[in-house]
Amino acid sequence: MRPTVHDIAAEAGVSLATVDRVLNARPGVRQKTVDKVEAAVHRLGYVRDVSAANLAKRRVYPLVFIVPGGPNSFMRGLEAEIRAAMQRSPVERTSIRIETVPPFDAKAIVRVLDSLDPAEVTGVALVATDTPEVAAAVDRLVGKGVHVATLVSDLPGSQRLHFCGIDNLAAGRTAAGLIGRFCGGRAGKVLVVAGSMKLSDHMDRASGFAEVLNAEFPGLEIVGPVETNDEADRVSEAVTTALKADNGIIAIYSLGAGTRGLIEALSGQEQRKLAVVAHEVTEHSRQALTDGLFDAVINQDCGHEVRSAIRVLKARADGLVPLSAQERIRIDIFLKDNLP
Amino acid sequence: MRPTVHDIAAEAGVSLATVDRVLNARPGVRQKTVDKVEAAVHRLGYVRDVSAANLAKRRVYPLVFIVPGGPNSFMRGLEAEIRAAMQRSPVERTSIRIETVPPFDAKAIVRVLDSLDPAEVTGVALVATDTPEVAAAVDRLVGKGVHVATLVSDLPGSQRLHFCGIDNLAAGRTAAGLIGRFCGGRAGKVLVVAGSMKLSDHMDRASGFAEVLNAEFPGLEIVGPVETNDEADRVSEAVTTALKADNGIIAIYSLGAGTRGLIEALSGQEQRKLAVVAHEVTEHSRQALTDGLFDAVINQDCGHEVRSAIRVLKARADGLVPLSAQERIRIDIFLKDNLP
DNA sequence: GCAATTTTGATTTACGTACCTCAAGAATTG
DNA sequence: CAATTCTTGAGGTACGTAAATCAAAATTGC
Repeated sequence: MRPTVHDIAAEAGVSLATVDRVLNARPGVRQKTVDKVEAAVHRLGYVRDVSAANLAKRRVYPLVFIVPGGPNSFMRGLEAEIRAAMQRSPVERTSIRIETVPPFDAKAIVRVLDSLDPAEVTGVALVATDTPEVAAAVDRLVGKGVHVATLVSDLPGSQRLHFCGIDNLAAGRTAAGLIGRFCGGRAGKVLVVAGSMKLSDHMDRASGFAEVLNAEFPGLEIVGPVETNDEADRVSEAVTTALKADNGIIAIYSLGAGTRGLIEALSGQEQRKLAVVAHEVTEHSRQALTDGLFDAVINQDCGHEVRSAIRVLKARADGLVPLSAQERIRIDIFLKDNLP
Repeated sequence: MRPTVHDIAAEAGVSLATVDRVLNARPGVRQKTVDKVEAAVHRLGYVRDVSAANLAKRRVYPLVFIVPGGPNSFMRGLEAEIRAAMQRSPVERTSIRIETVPPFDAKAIVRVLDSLDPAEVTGVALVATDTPEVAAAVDRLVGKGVHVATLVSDLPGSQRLHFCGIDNLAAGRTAAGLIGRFCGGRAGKVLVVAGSMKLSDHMDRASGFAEVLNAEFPGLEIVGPVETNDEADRVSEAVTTALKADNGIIAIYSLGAGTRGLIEALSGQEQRKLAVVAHEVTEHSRQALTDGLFDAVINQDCGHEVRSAIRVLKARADGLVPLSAQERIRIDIFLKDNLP
């Protein structure tokens, strides 16, 4: 049977009230007594029963998620995962609100951040556009005592307490490792298609990709990155144009969204066998893998990211430090054969 | 505020005691009243507060894990994850015992299974050797009312309620997809190294691999599978011999354990650039990836598997059906660039 | 319509923790 | 030394549910 506060009181030779004061850091206990209690806690290996404590405290964690709207499949999947977490709210004692903002609209994010009342919100998770204004707004919010975590795309200059997403530099390196191996020693060019170099995740992927490709696969040369603002039409056009213009392209790395456009461009031309790596498993990329249009898709599990964000924000609200190692999000690689 | 049993009682116009009888399926309530209460539950969207309920019930779930001993790094990692789960026991209300048996020893597994007292154990998770005796012992235990889940390697013919592991057929297919692409159109032979064809996971991987390689990469031909009983020395010898005997080998798929032996064999010969895919991230395979000896490692997250096993066994003990979709373990692919 | 039986209500205790009050004891100050 | 402050003890209530008891009411069978 695990020890309770009563056991601690008996072991330490003090009253229940004193144990309670020590465990909850309430004032009015001499240091000597604090030590006695802590020694007893340690001796008996006492751990607070969190569910009983939460029950007694009637604790709820009001959280806000800020996500970009628009047709981006990945973001819609992310929102779906947040809604799934809302379903679990009663069990997890959370109270979650979603704020949708136009994509790439830093001002809208700032507006939402500034509108939050620290008395009503303990934590915020946001998909950040990496601009100084957003970072400043995050810092203002953190200054008011609200805990902030970034989701998917980080805000490196800010006071955010945690980034719930993948190491995008490593993701870019991974893409290079795949494409390099898929090309199996052949020389040629690799077209890189990005959404926006103003997103820190896209920047990082491009850097990581270039780094490994240059270092380990000297026969391969990068064309781009072409910026498309994550719009399918522009992706389609950019890819079609590049393939027409340059016969040396033997592979494509699409590191942003607008995957529908990439699929369109690839379907429209059958002559060349290209090695293609894209990001994020969505309904479209899944189909492209199955059809053999894509060779691999690099993915971040947004369900994990959402759950991790909630854990981190809750932990911080309780004054605990989240174990970063445990909250690391993996870089998934999917071929058509290991699709979940 | 979420509704409580008191709210249900008021809404249904019955007493608290009656609500309790209905919610906990106690006898002595007319069907008409049951319906009234259930209607109220539905109207108010009541969900039982599990932590309060567990607190009141003082429920604990005694579980037993049966794992093979020996030096196999993957199994030792698995055991470490079980021990990590034991650390969380107080929070999760589990009481976990580990039983170690000699590897590949079906009789030892049977002995342990038959020794379990159904009064003292609600659930068992085991790494199964796929023999009729083990399946029969599992069925005996299930007959006694103990819930059994298989871990890592399945027992297809048995009454086990769930398999906590990856789809090994798909894992084999994935390996073929990788190796096929890594060979980039070149023709040649692929050496397949297995532990034992008596393990259902090894069998499945070999089948899946052959299936995809034959269908999608006609230039590649399989040599093997060579059986090594997962012993490093035998792996090393088998690989060295095969490479010496056959100059056409351009890739290796090691689908079992004994990875140390594979590394040894590969280090010993520098002349050829082989595409190498192995299974399970361990200290050794991690190093081999970093050193460029391995191109990719296919992994199953044994932490996930252990946690999933616990969730499934607990859920079943409470009479719930585990959501299979949610408990699916992913097939991870790691290059040196996305190692966790 | 009466007794026997079933169903329901009212009430209590418990789980482990949080948090509150009140009083008594100990230590410190001047 | 008394007066004051600080520290501790004792006890209670609450959180939402489980589980029990006993009495009262409703229903059933004859």
